[in-house]
Amino acid sequence: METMIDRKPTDRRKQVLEAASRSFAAFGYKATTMDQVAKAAGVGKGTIYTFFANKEELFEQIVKDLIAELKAVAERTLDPALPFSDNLLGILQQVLAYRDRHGLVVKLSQEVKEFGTPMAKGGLEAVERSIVDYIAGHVSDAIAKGEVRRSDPALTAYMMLKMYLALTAEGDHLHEPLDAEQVLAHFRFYCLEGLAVV
Amino acid sequence: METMIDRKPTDRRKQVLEAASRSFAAFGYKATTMDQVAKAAGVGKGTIYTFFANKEELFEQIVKDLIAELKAVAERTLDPALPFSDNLLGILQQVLAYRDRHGLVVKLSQEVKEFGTPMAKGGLEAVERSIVDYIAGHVSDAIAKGEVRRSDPALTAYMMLKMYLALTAEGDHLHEPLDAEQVLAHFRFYCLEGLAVV
Amino acid sequence: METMIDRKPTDRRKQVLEAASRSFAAFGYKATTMDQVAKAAGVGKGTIYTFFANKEELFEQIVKDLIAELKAVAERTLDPALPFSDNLLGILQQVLAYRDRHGLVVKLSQEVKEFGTPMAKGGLEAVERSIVDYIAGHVSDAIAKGEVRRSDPALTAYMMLKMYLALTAEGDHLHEPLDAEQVLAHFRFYCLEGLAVV
Amino acid sequence: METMIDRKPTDRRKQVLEAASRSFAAFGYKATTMDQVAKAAGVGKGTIYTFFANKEELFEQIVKDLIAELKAVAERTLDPALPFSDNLLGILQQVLAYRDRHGLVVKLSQEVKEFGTPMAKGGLEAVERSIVDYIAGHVSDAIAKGEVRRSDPALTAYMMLKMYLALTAEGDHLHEPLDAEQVLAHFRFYCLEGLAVV
DNA sequence: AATGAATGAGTCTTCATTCAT
DNA sequence: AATGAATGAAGACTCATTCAT
Repeated sequence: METMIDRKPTDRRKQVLEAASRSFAAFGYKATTMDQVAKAAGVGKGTIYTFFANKEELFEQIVKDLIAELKAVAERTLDPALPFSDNLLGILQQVLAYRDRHGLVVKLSQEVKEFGTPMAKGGLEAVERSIVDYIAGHVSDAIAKGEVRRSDPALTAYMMLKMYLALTAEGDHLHEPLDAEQVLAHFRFYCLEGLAVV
Repeated sequence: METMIDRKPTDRRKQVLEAASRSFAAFGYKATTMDQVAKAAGVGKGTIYTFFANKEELFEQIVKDLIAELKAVAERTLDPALPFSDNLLGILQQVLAYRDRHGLVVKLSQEVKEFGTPMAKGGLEAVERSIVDYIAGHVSDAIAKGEVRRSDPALTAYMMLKMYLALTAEGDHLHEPLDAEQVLAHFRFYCLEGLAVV
Repeated sequence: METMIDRKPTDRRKQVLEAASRSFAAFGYKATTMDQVAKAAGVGKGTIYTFFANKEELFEQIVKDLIAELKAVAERTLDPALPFSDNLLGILQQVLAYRDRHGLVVKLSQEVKEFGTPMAKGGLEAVERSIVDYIAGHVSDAIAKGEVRRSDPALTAYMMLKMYLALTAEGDHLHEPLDAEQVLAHFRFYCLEGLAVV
Repeated sequence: METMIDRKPTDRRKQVLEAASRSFAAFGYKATTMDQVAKAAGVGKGTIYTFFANKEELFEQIVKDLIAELKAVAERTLDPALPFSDNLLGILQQVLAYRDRHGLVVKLSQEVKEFGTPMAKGGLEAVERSIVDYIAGHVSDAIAKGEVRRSDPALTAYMMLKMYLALTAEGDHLHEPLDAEQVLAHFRFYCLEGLAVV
């Protein structure tokens, strides 16, 4: 009688993660209820708690997975033979392909300082810090190679992330959603070239 | 004997606004409880409701005040005789002076997309939209005068705001807090000049 | 400078009683707020508390006054020379003239069992009991004189009150509001004559 | 070991309805707190909300059930072959059998006009209107058949209900509680025969 | 004496978490 | 192992009452 549905047992964990990911992205952390997640995942509410001790842990797992995935994408794309800006834009291009899947989560993690005490203050910044550290390493190299102007690599990496997030943000209706190509072009314009007339 | 406390009776509304402002900035909208605000303001819970019909209205008032204040600062500082970048940096400089008072709120309003149905959908974006519109107008002028490179004024204004907020953000411990002078210098560097070696 | 309003100081207590009376009748006990009463009476909220220790006491006073007023009306109208049914209808006629002023309160006192523990359980029934006792006395006499059929005077009095209240009730939209004359006619029909075909 | 408690899981909804019914009858709508109901029903407060969206809906359900039950009783008892007064008294007799179970609720619905805006204005009168309409239909027939004196059927039905409620009321300690037989006898006396000596 | 701003106990309602099945 | 009915702590909001002016 289980044959009718016939899901491999290990499916359930992934289903939960994906449903939760979508919910967090769409409604935010607090506004997402465990009922919602269970319903969306097509599992019982109790099932979630067999995988994750609580809501917070579920959220953290999503964030952790995201970091790993982003790193993997970056590593896969990076070509040491190419100049920094090519690599940077190349990676952005790859990441943008995933935008539908986790772009919103990136945005969420950026936007949500919205957490009670339980959700450890800096906990969320794990994502950003991890990304920034990663980029900063490459910025350092690029500076050393004279490929970009001299600057604080950490701060520059941070500004890059913010600009990327600003351009890809779909939530605020402050600007039209940009397609991948536009994001790349504008990123190059604002981040690399600058506004000043030469 | 009253001299120790000695608050003008009309203080209370302001006390509430300031305590709420701090709380919203520190914990976000949802995570801020009215009890908290009352305690922080040193007033009874009911007192808040004599001034504001509900939590949402309290929040909106803070946002509204902020917009007004920012506009006032900008108008006061703007000198049509000066070139765009000077005005831009001048205004930033002025606004930065207020950072302690409401910088956090700016950040909050940017970060909190975290609202259920009650908090009118785009309602919060009022702040950003208002600021962006304002800047966009001046960007337009600057482009017309050839003071900056040709670009979509709205998008450029939006990116400027995001960069400014990124640099002044104190919440994320992703970079050391910068003092006013540093913010200005970095803003010039990242926003106007760009990273690319010339 | 007080001359502009120029109310005799003793006015205030009566103003409060009347405003409260109207409010209780219109909205019920719980749904009537002290703010409402104060506003309607044109006095400060605190003023109410100089006359009445609390909301309950205010209500009780209204009830007490009402009883007294009803008794006075009855006494004034009663003519021992007339037969019972004439007196009964005569008194009803008098009381009906006051309907605008306190008819609603009578109804309220009947309808509102709606009281927390504070409002002593049977406390409200004071009105009804007082009225019933009064009528019962006269029913007794009437029975003794053979003017009405033999019955339990208390129960008959009680039923009379209920019928009267049912006919004068304006709150339920179960029947069209009846004018004084109609009330009298119907009271005679239902209470004295009965439905049965003879 | 479970035998002592041994409740079928589905019991809970009914437990809540019954506890609420008792509480509403005893204390009224406003004075009944959800905590009280939960405690009285022996369930958690949240449990109530799994069955009823809110307090108002809980109340409405009780009222609705009551109407349905009363109608069912009436239909079951009605015998078109019998004269009106027999049917009327027969139905009363049946309804009286229910008195112990929810007679108080009937009374409540009659007494509580005590509702702010939330509780839909005439919403509560649904019970009475429903009952009155039902009786009125039968009164019409009875008049047509010459079984009772000519009168406005709606008003007569309304008066009958009020008299019935007055006689069965247990809340007011204005008269001794009557047993079923007494209620019937008195109803016949006051409603059908009238007080006047023939 | 009169006021009304201030108060906080008490309400309804939500939702993360548990546990019997 | 999976479930979802049950729970109660916590939050927004109301309003009778107090008290400084």
